[in-house]
Amino acid sequence: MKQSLFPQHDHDHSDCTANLMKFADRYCQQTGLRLTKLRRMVLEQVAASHKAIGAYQILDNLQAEGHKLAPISVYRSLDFLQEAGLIHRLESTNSYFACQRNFDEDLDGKNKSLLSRCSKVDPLVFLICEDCGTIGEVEESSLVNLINSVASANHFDVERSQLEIKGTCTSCQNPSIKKSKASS
Amino acid sequence: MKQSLFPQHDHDHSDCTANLMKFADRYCQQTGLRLTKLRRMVLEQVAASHKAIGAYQILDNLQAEGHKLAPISVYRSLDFLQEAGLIHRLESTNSYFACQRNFDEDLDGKNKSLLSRCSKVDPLVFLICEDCGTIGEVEESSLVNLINSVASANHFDVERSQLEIKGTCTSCQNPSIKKSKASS
DNA sequence: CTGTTATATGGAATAATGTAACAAAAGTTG
DNA sequence: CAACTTTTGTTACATTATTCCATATAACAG
Repeated sequence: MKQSLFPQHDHDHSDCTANLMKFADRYCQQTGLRLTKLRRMVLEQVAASHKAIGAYQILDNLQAEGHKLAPISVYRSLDFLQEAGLIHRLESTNSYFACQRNFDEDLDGKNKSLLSRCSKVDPLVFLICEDCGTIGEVEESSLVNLINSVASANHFDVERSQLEIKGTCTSCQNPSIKKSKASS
Repeated sequence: MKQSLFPQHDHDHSDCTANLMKFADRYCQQTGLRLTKLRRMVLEQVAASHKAIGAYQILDNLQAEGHKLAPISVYRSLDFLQEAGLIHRLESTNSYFACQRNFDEDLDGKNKSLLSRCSKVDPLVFLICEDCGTIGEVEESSLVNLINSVASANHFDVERSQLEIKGTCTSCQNPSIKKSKASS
């Protein structure tokens, strides 16, 4: 049984990171994508929380770890990771966060639907807490119908879409549970 | 009877501009908002087409008209216009376009629902043609249900949302009709 | 109308975000 | 190894947006 898709402040995030990295390694190996050292480091930065992180914050963090890097390198890695479907970009804040879907399920199944996930046309919904910065990601299949309906009514040929919803997450509605503020 | 909400390449845009400016004047007068000379000039730039325009393009255009302006002035006007609901911001391209809803209806009615339009919580859908840059804006009431459903399932308190759909508009699917490319 | 306050704009500098162009290094393949 | 493709490094620069402080204009009370 699953709890809310929206990550809680007090969850054990090391699991999330470990699962994501494990998945990324396997996913890239199976698809022939090259998760290089640089790309993996960038992914680790993005996966470090459920908040969105900016390219220059990633740059700063990696430089602080002693790596000599230019902005363009970070952007290139982010492009790769986004293309691979491992991370998403929040358009409204120029920042990136790790894809949160399916990891639990996929990890122990052999590789069911492994190659078909994280498609660009997935009807993704991002719930963005403006208080703590945490992001919840939901794949909402009914959104497809809505999009197709609007598009066909206007003879529009859809390539991709993104629904960003801003507001306040549960934990931030209950300030007693709150632990950390958005820091972007 | 109305044709497609998505603006066609061959429509008479002077009507759109005139209607929008007329509406803006009346709307601001009625609501007490101050549509100053600067703000009006910026709005005219944004309303000059159904494509999204960037802040620095507006700046260039106005400077070319002989106005001495700094970026910050344009941004301040854009903020005002957005707050007023007269323009929208495309998050994915850092650009702005004029709100396209309701003008025809409102202009000849006395002022029905004039003060309640362009609310931040309107379930707006933006159809963005990646070929010509034209933007179609639709208010899709069924989106409210979807958003509320996703939000309540995750105990999320919604403040506002935006759905950006990218693809190709009718005219650009029929290249024979095509007139101008996106220039952003 | 005058002084007071709030609101709007001007002006300079700079911050934050993102990319171009080309060279070097590392991986892939025959 | 040699030729090729892909990735990364390096430098410079382009684009987008904001901070800070001064000035100007509008709104309003007395």
